[in-house]
Amino acid sequence: MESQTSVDRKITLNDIAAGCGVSRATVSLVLRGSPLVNKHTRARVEDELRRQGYVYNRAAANLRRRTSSSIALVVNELANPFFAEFAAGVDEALGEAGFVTLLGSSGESSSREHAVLSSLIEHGPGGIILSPAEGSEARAVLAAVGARTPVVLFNRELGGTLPEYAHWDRLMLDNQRGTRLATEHLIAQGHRRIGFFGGHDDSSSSRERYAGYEQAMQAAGLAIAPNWRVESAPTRVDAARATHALLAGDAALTAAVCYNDAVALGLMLGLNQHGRQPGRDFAVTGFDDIAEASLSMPPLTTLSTAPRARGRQAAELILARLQQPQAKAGTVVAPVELVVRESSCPPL
Amino acid sequence: MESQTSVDRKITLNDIAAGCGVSRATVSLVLRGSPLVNKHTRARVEDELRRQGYVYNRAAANLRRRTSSSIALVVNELANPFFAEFAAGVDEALGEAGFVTLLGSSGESSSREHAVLSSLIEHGPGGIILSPAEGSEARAVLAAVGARTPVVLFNRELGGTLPEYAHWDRLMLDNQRGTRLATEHLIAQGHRRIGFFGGHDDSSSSRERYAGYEQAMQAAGLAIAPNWRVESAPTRVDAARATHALLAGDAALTAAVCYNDAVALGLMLGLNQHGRQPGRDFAVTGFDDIAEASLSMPPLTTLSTAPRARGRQAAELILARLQQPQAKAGTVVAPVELVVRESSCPPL
DNA sequence: TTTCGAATTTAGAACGATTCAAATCTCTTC
DNA sequence: GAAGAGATTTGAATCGTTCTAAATTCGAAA
Repeated sequence: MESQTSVDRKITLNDIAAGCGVSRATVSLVLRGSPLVNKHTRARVEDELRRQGYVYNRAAANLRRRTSSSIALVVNELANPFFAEFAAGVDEALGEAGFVTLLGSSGESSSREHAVLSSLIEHGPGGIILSPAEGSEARAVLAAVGARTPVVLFNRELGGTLPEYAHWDRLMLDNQRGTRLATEHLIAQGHRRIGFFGGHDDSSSSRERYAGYEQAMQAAGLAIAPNWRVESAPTRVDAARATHALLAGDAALTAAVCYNDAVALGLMLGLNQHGRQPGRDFAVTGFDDIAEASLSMPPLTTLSTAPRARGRQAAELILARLQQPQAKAGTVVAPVELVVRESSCPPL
Repeated sequence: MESQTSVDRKITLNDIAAGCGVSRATVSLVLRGSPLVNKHTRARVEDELRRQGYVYNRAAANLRRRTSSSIALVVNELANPFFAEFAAGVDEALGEAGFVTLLGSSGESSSREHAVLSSLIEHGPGGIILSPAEGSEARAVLAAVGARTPVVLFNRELGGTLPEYAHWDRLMLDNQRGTRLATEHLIAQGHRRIGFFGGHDDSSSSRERYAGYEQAMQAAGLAIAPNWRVESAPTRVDAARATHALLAGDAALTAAVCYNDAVALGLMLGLNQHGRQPGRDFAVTGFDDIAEASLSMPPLTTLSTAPRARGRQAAELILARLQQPQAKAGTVVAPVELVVRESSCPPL
């Protein structure tokens, strides 16, 4: 009794039904494990399913049931280890719940984000997990995804405001507390002239992280010179490029709190190129604790955000929202933890 | 003329048709830019589409047309930067072609791989890009995905053999040449006692990489002692753990060719723990050239595989296969390039 | 005014599942 | 052996599109 590996035509419920002399409806009941069908019939149908190599067509079922079994995940850049871990966590948790992940990537461009969202939404995801690109606007995102599909925002706020009827949940990191801890640590090490490096101020996470730095500086009675703030794209290369501006702005800086780890690693690269030694004559802190942070030279002091756990959490939020579409939207702030390594040396 | 943001019911072709007094068929033609419809009618329909905030239901269209607009991507571990870059490349290229990526992750377990494939296939992807887990068998994968969905294998071969009718393309790295180059480089540096570290021999890539090492050693007239080969899972942690076995096997080894960068980084960690200094008294090479390779201490000599470009290439292969389902299956071997950094020091 | 062909539009049957209400089958029980 | 109650099974409509074949409209030529 060889199994039928029909290369030509797709096997449907009709084939199975015909194959064992029951109705399509019965086969459907068997598939979904309904207690209604007779034990004996069930066995016969299951044999036939196996014999013909049936595969369930979830799209057809979703169409009829007006449900969805997918969730879209849109991140800025998958190659950033922070987002890679996050995505891995999302996918893991969604998979366990029987959902599949539709992937999209915005490359930090709000126009690409719009295009990606518009395309993904046509595939009818049950919900969307979105880590907004820099400068992404609430109205634009709403226009792309419509009001029917729930959204969980991760990591950043959108610009502008959302109409009331859009119940969008948020999963944010405790950005401000994070950079405050990092700054306090640097101050405790003896630094006084501390810059804030990288990120763009049109992203909310960047503003929040700056606020934490500012708060710690103020609390310690330290004034911040305007040129201690240098922006850059949140990538290693652009941070390395921008290093010059930081050093040129005030050559007497002894430390910098960085927007994230990618930026911090770029800054360390840039410092080396300028003949400075990060971890010896210049202290650096990051944000995210990506895997590379512990391997860099010197190992990077940073804030651990457990991105994989955050991914799982985002998945759980969107799944919960699917259960309770009308529940009030909530914001979860995930804690961060300071991980002290050697890049945050005391001043010489 | 405010736009209708109907939160309650999904807008369908019928709504649009009714809204501007044409038939459903006409609206469908407009949507797909058919030249059949009258200019004037088209404009009227397009206005109505906008006004009602219509979103296309690709699932329904795919059902009717018996087509698919998604490709499944199954990797071992998304958090591995090599695969993250690969996935980013795949998603990029698929997106440009109007396809969406269905993500799946096997965690190097062939049973999870089977489960993930079985689940993904129900969503009806047009094709599958699979980077097999260690020990994954051709028959098992075929059973999960069936013979109707084309597959592109990346990076590793499957165990066992595939029936003829399954036209599966392959995208492989030039593994053997890669480790041969690395080994030759170490020999040129003056090393004679060189081990091969990490990976499991039930993965084809591991066997091929070992073969390249063996080939170079033989060509140089160097015998290989059996305990110069130590296996480990292809992860940093397991490699660090296995370091002991390598050093205990032969304390006089002066260099090791590693299965991949993750393993090499783990080995460097392990060496440090054993009081050895990678890049000074022990030479190490990796494979993949992940972003961390250039940042590790010391920077890692490795083989660049351009994973993002490989991702794009895999996407192109599967898209080409969709055009030509009956074409003969092919194997593409992507070149690799030796990147010499400081971890491959000469012997002391 | 008729007629013919080209240009437009449309009715209705798919696609592969689910779902209800209704039909049928099987037992008990009287 | 008929009735009634469960237990099973099923026909037909439906989800939101596409597509074929046929219907309709239109304008120009006869």
